[in-house]
Amino acid sequence: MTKVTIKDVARESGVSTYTVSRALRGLDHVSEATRAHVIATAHKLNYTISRSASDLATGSTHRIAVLMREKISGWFAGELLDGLYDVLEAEGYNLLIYRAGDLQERSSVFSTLPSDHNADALIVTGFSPSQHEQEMLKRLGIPIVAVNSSDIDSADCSLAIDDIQGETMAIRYLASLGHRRFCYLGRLDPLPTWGRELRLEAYQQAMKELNLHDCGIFQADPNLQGSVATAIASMLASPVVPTAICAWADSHALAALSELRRNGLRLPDNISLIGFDGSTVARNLGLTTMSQPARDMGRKAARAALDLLNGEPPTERKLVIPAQLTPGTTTGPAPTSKSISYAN
Amino acid sequence: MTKVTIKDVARESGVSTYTVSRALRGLDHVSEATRAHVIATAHKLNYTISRSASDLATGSTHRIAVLMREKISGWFAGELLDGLYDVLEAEGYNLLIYRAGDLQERSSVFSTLPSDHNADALIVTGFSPSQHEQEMLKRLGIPIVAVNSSDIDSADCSLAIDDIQGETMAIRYLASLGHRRFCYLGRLDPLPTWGRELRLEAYQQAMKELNLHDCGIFQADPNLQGSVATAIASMLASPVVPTAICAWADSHALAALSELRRNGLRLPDNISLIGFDGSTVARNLGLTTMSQPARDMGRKAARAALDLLNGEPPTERKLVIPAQLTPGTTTGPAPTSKSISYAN
DNA sequence: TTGTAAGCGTTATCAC
DNA sequence: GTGATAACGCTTACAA
Repeated sequence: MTKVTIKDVARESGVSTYTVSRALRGLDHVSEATRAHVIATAHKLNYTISRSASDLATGSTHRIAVLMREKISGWFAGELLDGLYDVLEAEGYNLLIYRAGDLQERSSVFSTLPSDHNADALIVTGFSPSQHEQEMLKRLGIPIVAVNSSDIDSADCSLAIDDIQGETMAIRYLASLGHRRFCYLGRLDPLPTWGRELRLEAYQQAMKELNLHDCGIFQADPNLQGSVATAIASMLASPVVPTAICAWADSHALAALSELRRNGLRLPDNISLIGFDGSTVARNLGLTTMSQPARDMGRKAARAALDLLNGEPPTERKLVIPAQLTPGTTTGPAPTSKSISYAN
Repeated sequence: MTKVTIKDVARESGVSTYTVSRALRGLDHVSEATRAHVIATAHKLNYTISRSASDLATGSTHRIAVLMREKISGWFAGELLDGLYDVLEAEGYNLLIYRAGDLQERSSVFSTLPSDHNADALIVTGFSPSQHEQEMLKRLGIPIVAVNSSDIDSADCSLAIDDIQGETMAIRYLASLGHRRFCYLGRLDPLPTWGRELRLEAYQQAMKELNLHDCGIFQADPNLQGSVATAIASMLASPVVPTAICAWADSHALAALSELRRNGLRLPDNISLIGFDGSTVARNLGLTTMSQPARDMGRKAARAALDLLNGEPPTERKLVIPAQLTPGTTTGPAPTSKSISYAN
């Protein structure tokens, strides 16, 4: 089964390669009769275009790369990919995946990316490249769109959930329900180089501004056995036990939820819990959370990338999207001092 | 910033393109002195290889495509992608994503796939291509690896979780806990053309063989508002109320879990629930489930694809992987007739 | 060890 | 409306 090329189709249908090319791509300057004939013979010969050759000739790869932090799996990443695909597919672009899993993979991906000239645009998501990494990105010479990546100057366009507004809103909501003692369940990172923890910063800021009591910052990784259990235990052992827990993400919140119940606490009677993401599971389980429109963000990011490719300036160079409060059954009025056995 | 090519590097470093090519790719027949020199000038000129040109010349794209059913998001898909990436990245291959979202997207992807000659191998996951679609896959002329796709003959290699063993084991486990009345919470599909529901078939088979009572098959889609609630309500309204629920996947099980609690049922005291997948959330929430090693399956699939590309026959043409029972807190001894208020 | 030149399969620029 | 023919940037026999 030797490769059938455009020449074969040209010879077989008695026209030139030029005509075949234009006929097959539906361009003008081809009579309908020849077009039909060409299409027929192409089909007969089971001809398929060679993307490599076409790419080389046009200079465009019709591919857009996404570079993700940590994992490809996870609610946000998945939804983002679906959103990207939604618009890229329709425009004839393919989705290429890169991952900066850990520090090693991260340095490796940044060094191969340039020598891998492989996509027309790059979408970076979930972390902030270092100064050095931003240099490398710029060297790529392709449009760069940042999604949920704080402080990224090298991006031609950035798009992010409003972590500060979201976290502040979560706390305001809980405060209005009477909560005064809070704690934060954050992510456990190998190194702080992945970016600023805006949600945590907003949490701390809100504690001050609203004159609330911060019972502590606890860190955990739901993928690590026992990690959340440890965090919850420390939380319950603190001198002042919180009546409300703000989790960095739904994944953390859900693990905490189970752990709290295991400790005999009932939600929201004894304690309130709020997540961040608005993932499907969270919604199904009734977790109160700050939702981000991940799939839609993917669509927007893809459009921005395409705009940049077409030389059009993106509609907005820096888009900040508000998080939405999605009430569930894990938040409620703060317990009175005697209704919670641990506090006094 | 005009494109810098291999010729520029050759001219600048005073050697031929041949030497540049070999030097940069670390091949033999280049003196270390020239190599160093070439590498230096390449770096100085900020030269990056053109993948399109290289692909065209070599005939290999160094890209492997994954075709997923329905969504890119979701636990299994995400873990699979991570697993694929784990091995492909190390071998210098890129991951390309395709999606057969709904029937329309599915027909579109199958028709563009061939005219899109774009990857060296294809991994199909989550559904069974129709006869016609299998023809198209074969026409691609590239190795095909099937993951969790029942009855796919066109695949050169297939890899799947043992749905039958898994579901049977789940039921045996529950039966040994004293459960006699079961029901199944399955997925709601637009059309049955996505493939056989092996888990459901195994469920029905087990009901017969173990002489258990099937209280009914209920279908739901956790992404649809109220869908699971409706299913659970019907379930509770059935003439004979089950004491054990087998869910098609963890996502279904978790939604059901919340819904059961909302209806005042306590697990496992009043009713038992088992999922399928072994997703992170499920583990964190203590859901009893049948786990599949999704990430590892991704790695295996990638290896199989690479083996096929290298002309080696895959280690196993048809690999069936057993699901593992992961006990949680949602299953327990069957309630005695008086402990469950609905049954009698 | 290194250079020359012929592909690889398209697309694009001319002519006609 | 259609046909030669020259890019596109790399790899790789074949020579030197």
